[in-house]
Amino acid sequence: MTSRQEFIEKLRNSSLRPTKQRINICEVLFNRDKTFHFTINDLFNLIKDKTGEKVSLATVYNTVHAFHKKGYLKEITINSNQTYFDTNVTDHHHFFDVKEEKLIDLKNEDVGPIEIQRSIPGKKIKSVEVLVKLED
Amino acid sequence: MTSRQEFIEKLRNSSLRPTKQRINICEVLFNRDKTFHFTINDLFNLIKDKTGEKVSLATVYNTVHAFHKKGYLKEITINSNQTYFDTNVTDHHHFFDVKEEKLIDLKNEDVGPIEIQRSIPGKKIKSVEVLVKLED
DNA sequence: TAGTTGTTTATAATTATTCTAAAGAAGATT
DNA sequence: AATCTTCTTTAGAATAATTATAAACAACTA
Ligand SMILES: [Mn+2]
Ligand SMILES: [Mn+2]
Ligand SMILES: [Zn+2]
Ligand SMILES: [Zn+2]
Repeated sequence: MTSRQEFIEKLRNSSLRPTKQRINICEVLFNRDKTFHFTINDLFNLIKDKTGEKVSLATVYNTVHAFHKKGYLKEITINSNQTYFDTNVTDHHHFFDVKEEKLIDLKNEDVGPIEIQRSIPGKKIKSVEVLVKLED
Repeated sequence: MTSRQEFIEKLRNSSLRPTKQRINICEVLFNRDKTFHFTINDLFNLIKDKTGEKVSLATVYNTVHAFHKKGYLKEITINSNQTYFDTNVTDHHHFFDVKEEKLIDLKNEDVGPIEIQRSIPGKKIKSVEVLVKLED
């Protein structure tokens, strides 16, 4: 159970005022035990369902992007027409169930260390991500 | 140097009639030494530049999708608003230069074998892809 | 409380992609 | 080669995710 105070802190850290709408967004995003993988549309609908209050799509986009920028959300690379986000901001990899269009966390120890044996002059590695696509 | 006959064969294999437009598309796609990573828009512009003839965007989309379906092109997972394709259809990984928005092939031996130590009941692995993002 | 600054929202704009349907080209049949 | 059928091309419309706009509104500050 995450407290309202923590939401307000996260919002303040992201240079956002703690409004009713944003607290509702936080309620859906952060008040959970397990990692939450979602699209903006998922989130938009869940806010209505879980809090009974509607938040405009623009506010959902804006707030998610602010949290992403601050590092409270991770953006996931998927071959799809939609952008996914993840409340698990640690470095980790994913399964992607192509049929269900669902992401599943893969712990780093489930993949093992990945050594990139090649470098590009003038560039440094920002991230190394593995995506494992699943089929039936 | 790839011959016109090979283009026609690829088209026929993809259940496409060898039209002037499609041959032009093949010219840009397959008449090259090195791997070609592109977006539909890249390709659309290159056709005009290289052949002097314009092909409609719809035809570019349709032809690329037919080649992708047939396995003559690979679709690349990138966190971006655009879909990338690759003339290298073998299993391989990528660098993505975030600033330049360019893909670079990573040979499998540059990454090493990846063992996924976890399975999901009822699902099997379709692909394992590594994306290494580069920054300056 | 009043003033300032930041926020929400409906709606419009943008952009990549797909769809549509009419005109044209390719392949088959004579 | 002329004709017929089927597939293709194309401009433009439709769709869908995302971003921008700007007026009404709420949070914060003095
Ligand atoms: Mn973002
Ligand atoms: Mn495709
Ligand atoms: Zn995750
Ligand atoms: Zn490649």
